[in-house]
Amino acid sequence: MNEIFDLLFKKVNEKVSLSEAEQEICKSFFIYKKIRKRQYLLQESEVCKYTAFVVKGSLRLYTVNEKGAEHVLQFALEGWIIADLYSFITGEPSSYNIDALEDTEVLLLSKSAQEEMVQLVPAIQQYYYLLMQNAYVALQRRMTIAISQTADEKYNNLLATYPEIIQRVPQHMIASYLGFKPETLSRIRRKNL
Amino acid sequence: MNEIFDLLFKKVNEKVSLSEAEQEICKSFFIYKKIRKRQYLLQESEVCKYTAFVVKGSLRLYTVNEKGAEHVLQFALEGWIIADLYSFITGEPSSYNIDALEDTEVLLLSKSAQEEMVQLVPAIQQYYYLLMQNAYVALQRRMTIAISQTADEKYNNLLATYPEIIQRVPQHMIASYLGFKPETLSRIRRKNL
DNA sequence: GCGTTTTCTTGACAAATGTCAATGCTTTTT
DNA sequence: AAAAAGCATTGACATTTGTCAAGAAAACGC
Repeated sequence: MNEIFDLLFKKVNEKVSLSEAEQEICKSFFIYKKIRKRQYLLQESEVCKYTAFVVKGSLRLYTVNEKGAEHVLQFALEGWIIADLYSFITGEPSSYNIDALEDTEVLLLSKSAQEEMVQLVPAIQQYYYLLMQNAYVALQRRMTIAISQTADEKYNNLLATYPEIIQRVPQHMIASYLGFKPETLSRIRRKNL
Repeated sequence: MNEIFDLLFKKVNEKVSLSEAEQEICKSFFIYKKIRKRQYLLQESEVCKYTAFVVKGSLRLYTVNEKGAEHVLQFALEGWIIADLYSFITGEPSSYNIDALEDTEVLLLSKSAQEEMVQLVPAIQQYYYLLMQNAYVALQRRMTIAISQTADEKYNNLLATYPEIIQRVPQHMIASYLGFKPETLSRIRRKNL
């Protein structure tokens, strides 16, 4: 079962070059885990101890407010990484939840494991820096859309940028991710036929 | 005029430790620049060649859409860094503008200068990584607010988190930053007296 | 200081989005 | 296969936010 790491190193090698030996070292730091649909990877008030690289399946990061309303902050499909970075960095309890939208397989990496790995394989530090940069740029783009576009435009933008999310994620979660209500999304879809 | 670098190294030393010698090396890579109020640091369709550390004054990063409407994506006060990171990284023309809200002083750092500096002073790499992480976490928090709160809540949140922005930035820019119209902000302020 | 420009406020009205409730359709569970 | 739970759609109506236009206040430039 070594193809578990195939996608991970494919992604890593798009940004930096790792030798076979280095790859073997890295492998030892990850924890492979299967999660069933609807199962939590992180629950509010827990500390986020791991970042999760998605090997197969999909997950969401979301908050639940006082009134019980959920707000999806991020989705993660195959090849993406998901975590509450704030809690992961600071060690403080998370105010987010992460759960699986389908049966899912992830590679977990703790903070200490990442630090050791970076010591042994310095090139991987660069990978994480670039990853962080990309994540920031992508989030900045999403923020631009959030403050400047209508519900209709936001949806069509997502459709154009990440069609796979639209296909695989329930509509009420997509509405939540975009910042409006499921009924609004339903009406947008009807209008755009 | 060496106090130009005081704030920069104060910020850096909050995260990593640099010797006097290392600090001297770093200084040589920055370009000190004064900008008058309303002057551009970056204009749409130019490549963003520098990140700018704000020594004094304030700036904004914003887009202008087809209809001429401005949308402010970021403010930067003293001690903050501002740039269109996407253009900076990729070398592609920017779709953003940066201009000064007051007479402002900045320390510019080009991509190549940053790369050389990191070679000579490796600790600074760690600083930039942590900076990136913090920026991401802050933006994620802002995104959560953007998708889950009303105009009123967004404003009060900003007021609680960054009161200095509210004090120093014109209201119509704050409204733009929060994703609604100046008239709406005006009404929120009246109601909350 | 004085005129000019920019910014802020207000009101009346329009448009977008939210709320609530009912219904039918899927998917999951047993 | 039946029952239950979750999800999407729709309509009527409420609320929030945007638009436009006018005037007042503040900041700026000379």
